[in-house]
Amino acid sequence: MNLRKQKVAKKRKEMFRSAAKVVTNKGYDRATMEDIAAELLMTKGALYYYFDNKEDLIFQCHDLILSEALNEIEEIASMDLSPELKLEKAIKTHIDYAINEKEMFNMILVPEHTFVDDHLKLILEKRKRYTSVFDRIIEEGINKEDFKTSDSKMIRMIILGAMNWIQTWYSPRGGRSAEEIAETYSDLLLKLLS
Amino acid sequence: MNLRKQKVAKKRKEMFRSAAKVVTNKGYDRATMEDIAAELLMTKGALYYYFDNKEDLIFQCHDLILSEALNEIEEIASMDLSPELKLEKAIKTHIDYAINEKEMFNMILVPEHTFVDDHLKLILEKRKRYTSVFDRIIEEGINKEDFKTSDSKMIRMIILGAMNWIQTWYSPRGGRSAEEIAETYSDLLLKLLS
Amino acid sequence: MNLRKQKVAKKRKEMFRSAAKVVTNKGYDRATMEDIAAELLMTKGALYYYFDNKEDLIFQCHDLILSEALNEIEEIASMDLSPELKLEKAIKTHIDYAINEKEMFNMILVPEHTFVDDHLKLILEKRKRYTSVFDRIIEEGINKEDFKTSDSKMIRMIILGAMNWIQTWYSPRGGRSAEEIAETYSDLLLKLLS
Amino acid sequence: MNLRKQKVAKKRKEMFRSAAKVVTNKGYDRATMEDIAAELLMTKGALYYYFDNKEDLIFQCHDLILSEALNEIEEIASMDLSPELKLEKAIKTHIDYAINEKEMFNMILVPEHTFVDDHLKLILEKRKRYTSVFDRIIEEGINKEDFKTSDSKMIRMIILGAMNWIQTWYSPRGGRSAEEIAETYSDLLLKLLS
DNA sequence: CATGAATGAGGGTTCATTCAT
DNA sequence: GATGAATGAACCCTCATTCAT
Repeated sequence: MNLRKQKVAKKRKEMFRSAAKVVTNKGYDRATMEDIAAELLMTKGALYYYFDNKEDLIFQCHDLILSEALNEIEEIASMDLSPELKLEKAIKTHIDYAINEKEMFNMILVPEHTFVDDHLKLILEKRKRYTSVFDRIIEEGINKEDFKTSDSKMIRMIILGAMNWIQTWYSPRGGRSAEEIAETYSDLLLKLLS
Repeated sequence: MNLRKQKVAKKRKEMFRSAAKVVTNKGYDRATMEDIAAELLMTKGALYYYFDNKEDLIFQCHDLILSEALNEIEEIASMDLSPELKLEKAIKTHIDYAINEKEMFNMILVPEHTFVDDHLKLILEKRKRYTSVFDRIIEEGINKEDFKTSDSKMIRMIILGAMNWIQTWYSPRGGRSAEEIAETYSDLLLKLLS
Repeated sequence: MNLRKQKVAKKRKEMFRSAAKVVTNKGYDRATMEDIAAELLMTKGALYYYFDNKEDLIFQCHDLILSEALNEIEEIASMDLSPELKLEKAIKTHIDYAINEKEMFNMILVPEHTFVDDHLKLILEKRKRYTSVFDRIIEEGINKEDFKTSDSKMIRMIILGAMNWIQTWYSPRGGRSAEEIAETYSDLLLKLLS
Repeated sequence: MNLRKQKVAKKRKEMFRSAAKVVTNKGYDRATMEDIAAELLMTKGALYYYFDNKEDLIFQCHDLILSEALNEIEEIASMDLSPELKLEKAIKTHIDYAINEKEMFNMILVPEHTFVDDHLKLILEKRKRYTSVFDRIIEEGINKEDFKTSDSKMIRMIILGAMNWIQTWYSPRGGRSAEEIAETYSDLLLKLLS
């Protein structure tokens, strides 16, 4: 049934969100399957119908958000825009995730403390693909002489570091909206390339 | 005995280092007291001779490195230098910690996942003092019209975020020395203020 | 399910009995959760499905037997009987518990060695209610001039002390049945009031 | 050295008293060697110079008080007095211990929760000797037809139970002095034999 | 599909005991 | 004689996981 599959897919997304919420609040190890189930008004046992085990649940969760973000960022990279505009768009998209998907985003920041072996490897590869998109955009700008820098990796790491830090201090009740922050950051960070 | 006290103090530092190492590698929750003890060629029980419990051990560890860094950074802020030079020095010092005290540094990045209640409060207060030193230097530069920016907090957060991210990618076997990185970062980050 | 609840209630009673047995034999501190679980042919972990922790298990156990005995004794006090007959009945009931619920009874004798704070307070309050029933009966007898004594509290404490000591020496293989003992005790103890 | 031995003996008595104090307050299992040492302003290790181990310490403590009480009670039994006066004296002596050596006394009430095997056997034998002194006095009274009862054991157990219960409620800040209590108890308990 | 119940492995912590100094 | 330090066994408790119903 297509309808059924859609329903299941929707349910899984709900589960991801709840899982992310709990994991972000408590950390992976302190978040129990019971906590996650309770957030979903389910019993612990029911989760095992949908997922093999805790790591599997969180891994899929992790993978989903990463894949989504990767898609968006790759789409931006392939647009017919100037490197500067691409980078601006990429920065704003990243910050949008950092703020508006705070829970998911927060959860994936340090995968080394959650996963080992294969899962970790898969996650790290996808992250590498993600960061390499930024590298490509920056190098494109360097080639076109839009950007002036001798060290694209360093710049990329500054940019990502600065953005990933946002979720440690951002609060919706703070004085700045997500858009303002994205605007300010992209303005400032692009300065690094001029 | 003063000699005895010195010995104990030295031993405690060793313990801090080992604890930080294990916690950084595995995360607070996965690092067992046994792991930490093994790293020190001790038994688990011996740790409890020196510390009340796991949280106490890690908290003291946490507090030590934070206090040290705070002292250094405050000393820089009180020097008789131009804001630009102060900021440069502060950035280089911070990066020096991030790289050369990687284990300690890494451990303290997200205290929310380790501590709760009083310990967390104490840590967060000290962190606030740390970040406010950066704010002061930046504002000093703005007042002297050495720096051009309308939003010192934002700049500070970009700077700290960029620096704190270093430990996620730095490796001593990478192509760049700690000094090079510090140099590059301070050059680039100061651009944000020009 | 009402049926399920009944089952659970029954199981809990079983657990109380086993817990009391082990605690009486070994004392609270030496009785391990594993001991109690083994007595029930369960694993340790299963106990934690029903009770929050060891103290909780023993407290509930404690509270149950105390409440039951209190109910019986209060019922006797409210009967339409002479104080003498009431006291006789109360004594016999108490001794019946002391002997036939030896394990439960024994466990609750010195709550100070088991509980602290709130739990202890609750237990002590209920015990006070229990002893005050005896006081009421005795005072009723004094008022009706059935009993001759100037110090009802002292009498009550002698009576309770004498009865509570039974479980230190009673053995089902001894020469006296529970009924004989109860008979003898009530005869003798009532002498104190004549 | 006789002087030295005396000193040591005195020290040991001090230790017994401290140990009894701690054990009475916390119970045998909750009283740690450290607690006892702290009470004596010693370190834990030093206790092991005087005693083989915890059980040994408490056993000796136990044995001392029991032997003392036994001596006193046996002396009374061998006096040239009427059984009635002997029993009165014995009761008063026992109550004096119960109240004025509350800590020691309390500790020895339920040896089954402290000792096992040989130590327990020794204690129980000495207790048997103690109770048999009461039996002897009562039987003497029966033979001389001073006392009227058919069941001396039962009487003895009532008497001892009543007296041993005193320490659960006695407080120096209560309204009755030790002497008053002893007086009242001996009056009342002797009634059981008339 | 979902639940209640149970398991078992593992971690934090305590503490009697030992021992070099 | 005494101390600081260390050990190791045992205990309470948690929780991912399983499974009968």
